[in-house]
Amino acid sequence: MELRHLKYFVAVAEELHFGRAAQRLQMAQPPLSQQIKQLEAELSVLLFSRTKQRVELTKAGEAFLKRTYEILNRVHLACEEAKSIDRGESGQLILAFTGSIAFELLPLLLRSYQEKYPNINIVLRQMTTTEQMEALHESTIHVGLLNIPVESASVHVEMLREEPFIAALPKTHPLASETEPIDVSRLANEHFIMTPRKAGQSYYDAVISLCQHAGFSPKKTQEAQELHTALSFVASGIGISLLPSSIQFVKNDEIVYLQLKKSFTTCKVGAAWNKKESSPVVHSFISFLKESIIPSLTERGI
Amino acid sequence: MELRHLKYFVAVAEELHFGRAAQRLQMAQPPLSQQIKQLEAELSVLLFSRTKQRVELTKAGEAFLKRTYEILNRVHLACEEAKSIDRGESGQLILAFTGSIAFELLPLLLRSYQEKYPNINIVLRQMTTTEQMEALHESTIHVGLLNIPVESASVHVEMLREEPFIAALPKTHPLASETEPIDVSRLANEHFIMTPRKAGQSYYDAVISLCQHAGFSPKKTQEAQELHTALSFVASGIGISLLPSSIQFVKNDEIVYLQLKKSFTTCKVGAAWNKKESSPVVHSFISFLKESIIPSLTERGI
DNA sequence: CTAGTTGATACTTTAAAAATATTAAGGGGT
DNA sequence: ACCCCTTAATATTTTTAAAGTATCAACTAG
Repeated sequence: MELRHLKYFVAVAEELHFGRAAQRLQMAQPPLSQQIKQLEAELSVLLFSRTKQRVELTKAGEAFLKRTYEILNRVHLACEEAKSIDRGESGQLILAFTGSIAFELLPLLLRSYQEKYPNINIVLRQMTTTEQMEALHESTIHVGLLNIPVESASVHVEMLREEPFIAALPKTHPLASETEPIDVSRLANEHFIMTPRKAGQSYYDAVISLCQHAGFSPKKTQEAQELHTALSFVASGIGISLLPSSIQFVKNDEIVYLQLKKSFTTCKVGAAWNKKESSPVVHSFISFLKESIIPSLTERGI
Repeated sequence: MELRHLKYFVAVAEELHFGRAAQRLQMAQPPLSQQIKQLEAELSVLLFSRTKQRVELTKAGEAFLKRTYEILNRVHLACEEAKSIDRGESGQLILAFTGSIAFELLPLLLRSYQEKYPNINIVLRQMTTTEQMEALHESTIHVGLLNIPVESASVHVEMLREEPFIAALPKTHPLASETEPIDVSRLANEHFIMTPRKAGQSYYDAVISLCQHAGFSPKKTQEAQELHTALSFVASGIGISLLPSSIQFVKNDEIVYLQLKKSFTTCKVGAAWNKKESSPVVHSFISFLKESIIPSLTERGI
C-alpha cells in the first residue's frame, strides 16, 4: 500500500463515481479502478459496493475513509513540521547566561526573540562564563551568553555589548559624594570584592588590568560567585567593586555608583556556540542576534 | 511522497547506515540512497547529515522520524480496523426487542454475544413488533427481536424460541388454587387483558385462535401496550391474560400462573433483518444467533 | 427497445523503482 | 605517510508497475 492508494481512495469515496474521481485526479478511469482494486485486495476488504450503476462505501470503507483523512493530514503536518524545524522556526534552544545580564540584556533579547519565533521552546540556564564554555564543549547547551574574550578553537563568538566599568561603593564611603568621574588610582587602597578567576577569566583579568594601568594591584577582601552577590557585599560595607556599568540598573540605597576616568578597559558580553553545532534553531538564533539585537543595542548605546 | 519513502526512512534512521538499512529492506543500497534523497528533495529538508563516515539524523529528521512512526502505526491500525469491521467483529449494531424478552432471552443473548464480540457497540431499543417491522423497512434498526410470524417480502426471519401460552390470574380468582393444567374453555367467561392488535399481530392472533379453538371469543376488558403492563392489570384484579410461558420468570405475589391443557398454539420469538442489509456486523450477529443462541435454547428446552 | 450511462477487462505505453557496476571520499591500521 | 577498507554517491541497465487506449458488458431511462 502506498499513499497514492489512499489519495485515490479518498477521491472515489468523495465522488462516489470512478469517472469523476479519475477526472479530479487528472488520470484515466481504468488505472484508478485498478488501484482501488489493488488496495481492496491488499486489505482483503471490499471498501466500495458497486451495484453496476451506483458506488457506495461499505461500513469498512466508511471507517477506513475516516482513518485515511487522519493519516493524510498527519503526513502533511509531519512535512510542515520538518520544514519548520529545518528553517529554525521551531524546536528547542538551550540558552545559558551569566547572572550579570539576567536583569537587562536577557529579558530584552528574549522578548524580542519570542515575538519573532513563537514556536521555539527556550530553556534557560544560569551559569558562569567558565561553566558555559565547558557546557558548550560537551554540547549540553546550545548557546552561551557570557563575558568575552574566551579562548577556544571549537566555539564561535559574537560580541553583543561592550561597556565601561564603574565603581560600586557603600554609601558610607568617603568617595561616595563624588559626582564627577574619578580616577581608578584613587581606589588603590580599597578592599576589592571580586569574582573568582575560574568563574570568568575575562572579567577578572579586565579588573586586574584596570588596576595595573592605574599603578596598583587590588587588595582582594572577598570573592563573590556572582556580580549580584558582589553588590550585596558592597552594600554591607565590606569593600568596593569594579563592575560593568549596566549593573547600575540594580538600584540599592546602600550603594553609590561612580563613573571612572580614562577607563579604556571594557567589559564585553558575547554569544558563543559550538562550531560543530548543526541545529537550525541555533543558526537562526545567532542570525537573529546579529540582525536584530546587535544593531538595536548599538542604536541605544547600551 | 509514498509510504515506501517513510518505511525506507525509518530503516535508515534506525540503522544509521544505508548499507545495513538496505539489507534489512531486502534491497540494494543505491536505490535506497536515491529514495531517501527523493524524500529530502520533496520536503526540501535534509533529514540526515552524512559525514562520509557517519550518518546521523538532523533535528528535523528526528522530529520527522517520530511523526513517521505515528503515521505508519496509524496506517496499520486503519487496515486492521477495516478488516475487523469487514469480518463483523467491530462496528455498531442497533438491536430492537419487544418488552416480552427484556428479562430473560435478551440478557442471555447479550452476555454471550458481547463475550464473543467485545468490540461491537450494541444500541438497544425497545419497540413493539409492528414498530420494529416499520423500523426495519426504514433501516433505522439493524435487527429486530420480535413476535413471529410477520409478513414482509423485504425481511428475513429466523425463529429463536417457541413456547406455549399460560394463563395469568389474580390470586383471588376461583381457579387460582388449581395445580393441574386447565382447559382453555374454562376461561370462556373471563375478562381478557390483551395487547392491541396493531402492536403485535402474531401474538394477538395467537391468543384469539387459542380461544376460538376452545370454542369462545375472549371478552376484552382492557388493552395493554406491553406484556408487563398486562401483568400489572392482572395483579390489580381487572381480568386475566394469556401470556407466553416465559413470563413466569416475573414473580408477583398477586398473580398465579396456570399451565394450559392441549395448547397447540404457541408464541414464537424470532430475529428479523432487512434483506438488503449489507453490514457485516449484522450478518455476523445473525450467524451468531443461528450457531450459538438457537442451539443453546433448544438444549435448555426454553 | 435503444441510446447513453456506468465500471471492468485486455492490451500497450511510459515512467520510475531496483539492480549492477563503479567511483570518490574518509578513516584506521601498519 | 601510505594503503586498504568502508561508506555513500553516481552512472547505467533492467525490471516492475502505473497510466493510458480501446473496448466490453451491464444496467437505466426515455
